[in-house]
Amino acid sequence: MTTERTVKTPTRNRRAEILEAAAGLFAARGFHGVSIEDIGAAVGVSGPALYRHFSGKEALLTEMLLDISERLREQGARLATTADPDTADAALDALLSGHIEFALTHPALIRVHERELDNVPEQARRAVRRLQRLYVEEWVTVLSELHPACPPARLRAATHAVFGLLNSTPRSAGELTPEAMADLLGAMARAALSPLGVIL
Amino acid sequence: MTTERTVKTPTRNRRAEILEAAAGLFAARGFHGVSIEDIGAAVGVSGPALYRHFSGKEALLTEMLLDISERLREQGARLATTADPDTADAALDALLSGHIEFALTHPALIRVHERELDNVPEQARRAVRRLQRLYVEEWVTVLSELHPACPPARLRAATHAVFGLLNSTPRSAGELTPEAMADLLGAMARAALSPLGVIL
DNA sequence: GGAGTTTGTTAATGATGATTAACATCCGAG
DNA sequence: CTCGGATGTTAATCATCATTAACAAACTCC
Repeated sequence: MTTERTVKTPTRNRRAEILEAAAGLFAARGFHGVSIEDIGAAVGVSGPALYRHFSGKEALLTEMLLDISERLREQGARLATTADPDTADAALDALLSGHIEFALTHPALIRVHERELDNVPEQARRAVRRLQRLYVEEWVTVLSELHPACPPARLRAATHAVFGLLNSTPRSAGELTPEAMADLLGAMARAALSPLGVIL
Repeated sequence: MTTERTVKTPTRNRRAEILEAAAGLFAARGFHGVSIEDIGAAVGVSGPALYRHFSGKEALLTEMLLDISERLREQGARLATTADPDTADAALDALLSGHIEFALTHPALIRVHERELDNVPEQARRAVRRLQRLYVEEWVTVLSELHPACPPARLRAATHAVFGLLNSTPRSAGELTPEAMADLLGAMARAALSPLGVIL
């Protein structure tokens, strides 16, 4: 019965609404192709109202990218936790399904994450890159258990290639059902990683 | 010994220079992130000089995208000309090597091609999309000979996924030599396409 | 050796757009 | 009530461009 919160909920909602709308717009037209007005309009308020929630347009993008990279990294760390070679295969499956699920559920976020890193201020860019690197390293760790003979540089390049494959979702949207697409991407990605054991 | 050309060469060179410089800048910072001044500076002339060669910034991007799509489509048509199922496998190899060669040689063009279609005026956008579609269809035709049981929608999605894999080049630059990267991408892409025969 | 075309240059011009100011509303707490 | 904070609104600011004007050098061809 003492004084409690009722205040913060609306703010949180607005912020989330704005981030979501902005993600869609950034994905469709690119960071510089979207104005503050556009974003405001997309959530039904107009223009400078955004400054009540974010310190600026760059800050908005920064938060978006940090959130995406952090979610992927967290998910990666959670799913890859399998220092056991016996289950490395299961860990890879988990990483794959997790990434596919994310990509199919949030195509706009994937697109923004791939395209807009350059528009973020230096310091945050480093943070995002660090999170991305950590996520990649989760994959590389699992892959190196499956393919001990393969040099890490090759595993890293292969991981990026698989991300490119999985992240193609936003470009080939619509033709297949999400389930069919998930199956297809999973099968292709697994197959794509199999030749890693082959000697150069 | 009669009057001949000496006029057009410099113009052509300038245009090409500008297109190349602009491609690099667009790839690095995005269409809206690059100013006419930037592009001019990159070729050693300043600003509005570009209007002697292009009618505007959009026209420049338009020409760039049309050129890329047309080169890919032409290359696709040339390499896939193999209505013969016996050699469909060779045709796929040719398409793969051709695309990989292009992606490794022109990472900036690949990046621009993937990112900036939205910034082109409607009419040209349709033309670019048409060329892209034709290129994809070359792949789908070859793939459908290799996997007759696979529905076209699935083949199209798979093609986009392979493009995503191959076009990951600009993101994972540096770690591997171009040859090693080409081999890796080729092996991964071929493997990725093999599960297409599998029933759903 | 000079008229005309090609390329450039440096000042406008005009929009667009991010950010800030100044001024309302709404709502919960005391 | 009514004060204060949270949210919005609209009307400045202030920059940053793309694009155009007006003017110059260079080079071609006669």
